[in-house]
Amino acid sequence: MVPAPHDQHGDVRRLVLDAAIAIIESDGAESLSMREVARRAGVSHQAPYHYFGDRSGIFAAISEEGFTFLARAFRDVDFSNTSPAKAGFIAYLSFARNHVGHFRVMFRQDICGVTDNEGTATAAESAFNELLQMVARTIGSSVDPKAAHTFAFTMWSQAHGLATLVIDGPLPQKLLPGVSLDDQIDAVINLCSHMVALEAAEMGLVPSHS
Amino acid sequence: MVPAPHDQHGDVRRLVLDAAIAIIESDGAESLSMREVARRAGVSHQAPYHYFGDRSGIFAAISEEGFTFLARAFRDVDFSNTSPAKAGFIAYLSFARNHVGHFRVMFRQDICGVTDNEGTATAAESAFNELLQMVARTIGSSVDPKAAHTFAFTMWSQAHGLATLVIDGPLPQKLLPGVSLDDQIDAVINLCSHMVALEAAEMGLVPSHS
DNA sequence: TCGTTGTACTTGACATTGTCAAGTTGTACT
DNA sequence: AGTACAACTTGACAATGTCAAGTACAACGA
Repeated sequence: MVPAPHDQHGDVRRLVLDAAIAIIESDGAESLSMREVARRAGVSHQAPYHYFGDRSGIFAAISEEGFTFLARAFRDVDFSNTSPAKAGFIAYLSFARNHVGHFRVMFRQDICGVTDNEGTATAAESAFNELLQMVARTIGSSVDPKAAHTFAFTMWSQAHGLATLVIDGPLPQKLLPGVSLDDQIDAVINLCSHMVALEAAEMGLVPSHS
Repeated sequence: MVPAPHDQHGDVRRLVLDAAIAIIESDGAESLSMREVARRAGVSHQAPYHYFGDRSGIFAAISEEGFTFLARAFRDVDFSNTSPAKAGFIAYLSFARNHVGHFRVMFRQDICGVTDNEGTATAAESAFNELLQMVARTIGSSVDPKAAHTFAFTMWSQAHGLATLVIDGPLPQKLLPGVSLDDQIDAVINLCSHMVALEAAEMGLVPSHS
């Protein structure tokens, strides 16, 4: 194969990464083949190894990017119109649905341990910290860390479960006739947000949204 | 290889299935190799194909068994001591943690579509119906089906998200020091159940547990 | 009793995969 | 000019999923 000249440094790395993300998005993480990635990026079958070491190295890189995106999505949430909880749920779901390739990899310790790669670990850390801040906005920052953590895990579970069931699970096949997937997701998010608000109210906290 | 005589009909099929489940439980679904399965079951590398057709056939069979187990777990729940919601959460979590091999496959449309296999589809259907009944026990059976469905998806998301984050996700690495995984799971389940109860109460329903 | 049919496997072969090893090419610095 | 290093490349190998073609044996009708 004739080595194609690339415009700038890092071009190939980005090409490889995007090819991998596209494959995962359309066929799932197991169908990711190093050689197919290389083929789509238009490079030799060993070029990906140069940048990522091995197959799990690619997953780690995608995971890192995903957590970075997620942290930013949390940070950029606009809290002016909705409750922090609802805004958080919406942000999580739209991140997951807009970055299926990343999402399918990020939470899979089996194919890409968060602890394996330093960059992935710190990116995940920062996303989790954003989540904790979101929780603080919902239940206040005066509650003890143990309760705050439990609240964070609970909201995370809700959002994550919904996203997972929508993207890889059988939820879209269980819809009532006449209810679109988008509408059903909205309804679930509304119910979740409402329950969170009730809980926060019962904890003696004033809801912080207008 | 000398063909080993087997005790009874279906022996090999079971052996193959159990070997596959064990591999998935310890190494994840992607690391499942047909030939490794055959090796562990002590048969030729083509024996699994005789029973399951191809790799995804094994996943479908595991998925079907998983949904059957889950439906039974729901059916066998003891509602006498706790609220239906909490009992459901506990049942879901203990199913997932006791059948990791099944759980890792059941909700993955990408490696084993529920619709691909008839048996899997009906097993999944029956598990979902049990879930709907559980919801009916929580919010009553008089609410309209749309709201009931939304409630079911919500509780399913909560339970599923928690299970997923615990089994394959990074949740165990985010625990506060001094809090065990089991305790944290209990705390999240208690919070979820409490929020569900608050919601049900606000909907004007008497909680049905003692 | 003989052939047929079917099930439950087996061995053999092939393209494809992940990955190790060993080039090759160009650029930057001494 | 020489050296070092990054950014790739080609080549090889064992292992994998799967197709094709056996083999062994039980059941069954003629």
